[in-house]
Amino acid sequence: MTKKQNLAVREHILSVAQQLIYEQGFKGVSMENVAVAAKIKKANLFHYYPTKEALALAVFDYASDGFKQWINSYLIDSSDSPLNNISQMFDSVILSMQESHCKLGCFVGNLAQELSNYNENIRIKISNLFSYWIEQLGNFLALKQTQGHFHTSFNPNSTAEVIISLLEGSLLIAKAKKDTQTIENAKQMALSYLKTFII
Amino acid sequence: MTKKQNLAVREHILSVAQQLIYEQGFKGVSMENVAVAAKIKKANLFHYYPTKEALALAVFDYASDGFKQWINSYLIDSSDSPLNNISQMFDSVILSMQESHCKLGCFVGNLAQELSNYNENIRIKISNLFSYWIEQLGNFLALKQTQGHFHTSFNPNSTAEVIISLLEGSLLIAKAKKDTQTIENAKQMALSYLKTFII
DNA sequence: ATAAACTTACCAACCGGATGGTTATACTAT
DNA sequence: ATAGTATAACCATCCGGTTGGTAAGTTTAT
Repeated sequence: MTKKQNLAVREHILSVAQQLIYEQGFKGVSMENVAVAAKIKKANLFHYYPTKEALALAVFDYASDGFKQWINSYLIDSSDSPLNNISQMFDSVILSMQESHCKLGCFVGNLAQELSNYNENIRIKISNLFSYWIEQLGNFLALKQTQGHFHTSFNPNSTAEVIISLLEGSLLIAKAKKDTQTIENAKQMALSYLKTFII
Repeated sequence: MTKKQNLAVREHILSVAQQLIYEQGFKGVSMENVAVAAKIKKANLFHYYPTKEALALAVFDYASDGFKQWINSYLIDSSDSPLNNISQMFDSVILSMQESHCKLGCFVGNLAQELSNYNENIRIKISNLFSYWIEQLGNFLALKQTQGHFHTSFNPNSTAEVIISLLEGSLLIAKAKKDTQTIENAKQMALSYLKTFII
């Protein structure tokens, strides 16, 4: 009954495809590129993922999981100032940008720009992932409000959204300028903005 | 006479190509697409712009001119609060996003994401245009500092950069969510941040 | 237990269409 | 006459996707 499938190969394909799409965009990567990088034959790739869209959707889900873990790893409740969490989130982005020589940026942000307007299925997934990020960060800020770190004079979700906008926008400019200083500036603004609500 | 006509055709091509690239991205538009939309033959298009890259560079310069005008139209020195200028800049973006049903976004931002990492010539042009934008907005903020609207406790250029990051990031998320509320939130943050420096 | 039947994994060769780009040739205004 | 403009036809390459077939692993019937 249970049809055993080669999950290891599927995951290998997703991992390779994610990296390529991350580097060169969805339209910049062909199925042949993926097959070669994954060291399988193209027809075999089509055996696992019958269309390029199917692969893209699978890659996005695969990347989403990792991304959600990354998000939550910076939203751990502790006795430290909540500003530390935000600060560390920005630092993590700055570090990964430096490691890639400002080439990669944000996987979700990249696809949002390229595909929001091209494939509705992926657009919805991207939108949901942004919503998840906003919600998780919003919940964290709300928690810190109830714990008395912040005044109740700001809306946690709007604030979360705005911090994420700032991060994504600074990533975009950093990519164009090939300089992470922009992200550093964004971090300072986010912290300084949040400080105005700190008790 | 012939030279004038020549320029008219070139400009027509640039205008058409800009619109297509704006809507579908550089990689999403073929030379054939441009030729058909401009109602000329493909070989004729190649006569005017010998490579796709040459066309892209020309389109970018063409769009840059319009973009710079747009920038400066919101940085007019007046007796009003400088917050009005920023507010109107965001409103203009919100309006144009609504008009395009959240499809277009920012021409520079779109290309920055797609091409920063693909074509170094264009990346430099994009980087310069961002720098121009930051500098113009920075100069405006600096002027308002010397006019006594702001404390001298912030760096005009960093602040300008951060406002632009916020705008670009919120545009990205608005595009994915197909909802301009994100830009509205970003505007409120930018204004509320600037208010902390208002005298 | 084992052979047949079925499912999954793999692969070389191929297909139609699109792409960026070219060539050869003709028209047209000075 | 000739330089600039226009156009049809063409080309090599790449793209997403298919075909037809083999090998390997599982399930089922005897």
